[in-house]
Amino acid sequence: MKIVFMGTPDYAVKTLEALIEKGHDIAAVFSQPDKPVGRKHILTAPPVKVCAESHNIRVFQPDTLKDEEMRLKLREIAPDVIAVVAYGKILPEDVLSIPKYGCVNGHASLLPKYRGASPIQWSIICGETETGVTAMLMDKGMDTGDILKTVKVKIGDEETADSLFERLSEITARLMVDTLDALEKGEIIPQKQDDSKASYAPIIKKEMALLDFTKTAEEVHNAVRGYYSKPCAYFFLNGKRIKVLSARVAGKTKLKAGTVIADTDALVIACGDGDTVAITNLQPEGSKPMTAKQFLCGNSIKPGAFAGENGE
RNA sequence: CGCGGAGUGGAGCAGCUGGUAGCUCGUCGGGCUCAUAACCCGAAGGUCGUUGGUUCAAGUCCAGCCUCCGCAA
Repeated sequence: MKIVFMGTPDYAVKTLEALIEKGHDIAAVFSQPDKPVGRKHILTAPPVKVCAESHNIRVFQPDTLKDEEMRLKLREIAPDVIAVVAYGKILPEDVLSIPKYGCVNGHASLLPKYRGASPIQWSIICGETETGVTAMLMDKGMDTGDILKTVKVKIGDEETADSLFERLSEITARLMVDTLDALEKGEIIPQKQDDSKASYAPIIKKEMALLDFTKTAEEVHNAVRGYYSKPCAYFFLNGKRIKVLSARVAGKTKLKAGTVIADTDALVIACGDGDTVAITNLQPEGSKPMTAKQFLCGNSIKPGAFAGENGE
């Protein structure tokens, strides 16, 4: 098939590669514009662009698809299908109707659950034990299009967003290849989504990753996993921001939620349900990642220390 | 020149107003113990990132450079 691929981050690269390997005609790749990255603001090309260029595929990086120019360009290319994975831009309605088979999006959740920008993180944060990838025919709404194909995946107890990203990116690649295949053969009957079961996974903001120890230890643990490694869950201790890289649910306590206790090899914090979380790996602001034990070597925890902005 | 933190024995940190370095952990040896990640005693181990400057004297002050990190993008 003649395909236009739209995607931006690492996550989407696997799918692009799979489509190329499958022998599809990738007529063009759309990706977000290069952006300044890092402390030195080095202009960096998105991974999908890098991949496309290494395969000598032409890349477009428009600021918006709403321009007449891009629309004309797409009509001129006249793809059979537009495959979209984590592109990061809304496709205008009149673009959706350009390809013969429509626009197929690989979404990292079992739709209609977790529609939106960050389904992977939210599925973990919400404590799901199962998620998946959905191939869907894009329509005007936000991840509301008809479902083409689905793959279910178990979420491990200690799974992080990072590891789930990794796994789902490969599954998405396979799903996309299979879906396009089936679509071309006319083997798919698109299924309407049950809107009454829809839920949303809004884009993750840094402030959301501030741990709330009045929640249950389980919820805190889920947050730590779900926000890892970007933006990464954090809290404040003695006015310093501390990222929590890993934690586990620990034993019971009668201490007030947020109280910090120094264990031999973990930083234990009381939670809202009388349980505790044991932080095992962390990264204080300005420092490198370290184990809780290392942290405790250099930072003594006073009795009654509290996890909060002012350490109160 | 976006803002800020940091480079000190294997690890994490302290070292304020300058006079050759200390804490916790680890390591090694010994002891206690049925036993131990617990406890006690002892030991090893540091060119204090780098270059230059100030000074009788610098980890400690000044300037430059290198590296790492947090925030912001």
